Amino acid sequence: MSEIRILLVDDHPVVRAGLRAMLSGFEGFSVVAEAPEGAAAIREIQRLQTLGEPLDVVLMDLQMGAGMDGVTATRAIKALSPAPPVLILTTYDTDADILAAVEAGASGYMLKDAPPEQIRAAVQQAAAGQTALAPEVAARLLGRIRNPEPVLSTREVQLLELLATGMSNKSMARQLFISEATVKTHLVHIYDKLGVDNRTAAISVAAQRRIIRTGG
Amino acid sequence: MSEIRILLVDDHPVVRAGLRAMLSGFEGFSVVAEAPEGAAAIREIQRLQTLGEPLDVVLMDLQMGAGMDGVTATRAIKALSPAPPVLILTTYDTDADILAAVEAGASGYMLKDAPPEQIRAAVQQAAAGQTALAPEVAARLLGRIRNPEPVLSTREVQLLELLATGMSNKSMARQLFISEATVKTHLVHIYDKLGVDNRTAAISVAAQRRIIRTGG
DNA sequence: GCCCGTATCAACCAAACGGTTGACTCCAGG
DNA sequence: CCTGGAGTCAACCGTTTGGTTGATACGGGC
Repeated sequence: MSEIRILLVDDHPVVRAGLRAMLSGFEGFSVVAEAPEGAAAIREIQRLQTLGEPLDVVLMDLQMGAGMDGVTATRAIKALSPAPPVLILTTYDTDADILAAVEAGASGYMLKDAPPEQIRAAVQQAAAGQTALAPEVAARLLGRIRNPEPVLSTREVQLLELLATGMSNKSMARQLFISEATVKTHLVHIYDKLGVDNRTAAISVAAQRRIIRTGG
Repeated sequence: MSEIRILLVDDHPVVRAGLRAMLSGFEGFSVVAEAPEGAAAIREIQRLQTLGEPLDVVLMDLQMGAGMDGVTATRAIKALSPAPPVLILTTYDTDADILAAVEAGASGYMLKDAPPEQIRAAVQQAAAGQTALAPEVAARLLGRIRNPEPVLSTREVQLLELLATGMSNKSMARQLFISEATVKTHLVHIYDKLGVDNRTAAISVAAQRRIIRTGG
């Protein structure tokens, strides 16, 4: 069996070095290119294709400090022809991240704190055209199918976003051209679905589940 | 000059491998031990000391998946005798994280996405007993001095962090062993300094200014 | 020694929020 | 056609929060 040729995409030099060291230590693995963010990754893929050099799998981080993020990059890569398999390797395993990655065409989702052997197996599977989910991720997806978490409506997410900017009920009512009563109704539904009982906790939970994004 | 002997503390095998590879590539650097979290780190230090093997610097992550977190570990390490310098190497550069680390006795604060050369220099400085701040961190602190933005006290930042988890005044009072009256006083000061007039807005502004970290 | 910032607490009142009940419309799906 | 979810609104009431005033205590700095 021939060598598995890998492109690393991660904005942290330390992580790239770690993956390079770890993968190079495995028999039959070879890191042939690296990129700090999505746009550079696409350039690397095209460069390799132009040179006729094969590429078997892209190892992609989701969170990039600057430049094109991992989900966008994955979508762009899957639009190429031929499109190499993209294996997501990231720090967080939130529903939103996982679903976005799968929707973008990723063929696997691994966590950075996984033991080396798990990462090795996932890369091998991805290179072979199979899907590879981290055990934690697989368990979460199965649990979600069995026990679907309540989904916020678009209006509720909208409220939540305004809420996170620190607006009062009155302000949100004005902003959305609805009455304070309606705002309160929505809030009650939101608290209900998130399992909390006040606005501050709602923002906390929503941020943790990455339903909304807070901060810079 | 003799070799700089390093202990790595990080819960991600990938990151440890990266740091090991990166540091081993530099002349005069040697990773002599590793630990996935704080308690194991302290055991490693004591083991080295028992064997009479020197240790010049501890490279410490702040966020650990399980076990003793980085701030607690740093505090514990600085209570040892002799206490090796602790250089924080983490992903986030929020005020809360930085202040907690410095307060715990860290002699430096670097970011994981820093270029290798910067990390090399910081480790060297820390090993030499000097302090080493990442340029981004240093710039933030300097900018704060030039721009006399109201500075939150440590107690106020502490409160803000609890606030961001969705706790009520009563809960925060219990948590911090103070009265609700004191909590309210602190909150008023916080609102004042952040230019807001309620808790939700305070969290929003604090997250944007990276005074605290929300989510994940 | 005095001042100022930090931290602590109490009492009070007004305003905002949280929770409930009930009701109306619209629209998609069985 | 009827049911159910989403979205809208009103009225009520108890609790929490926000704002103020005033007070004590401790430390560092001029």
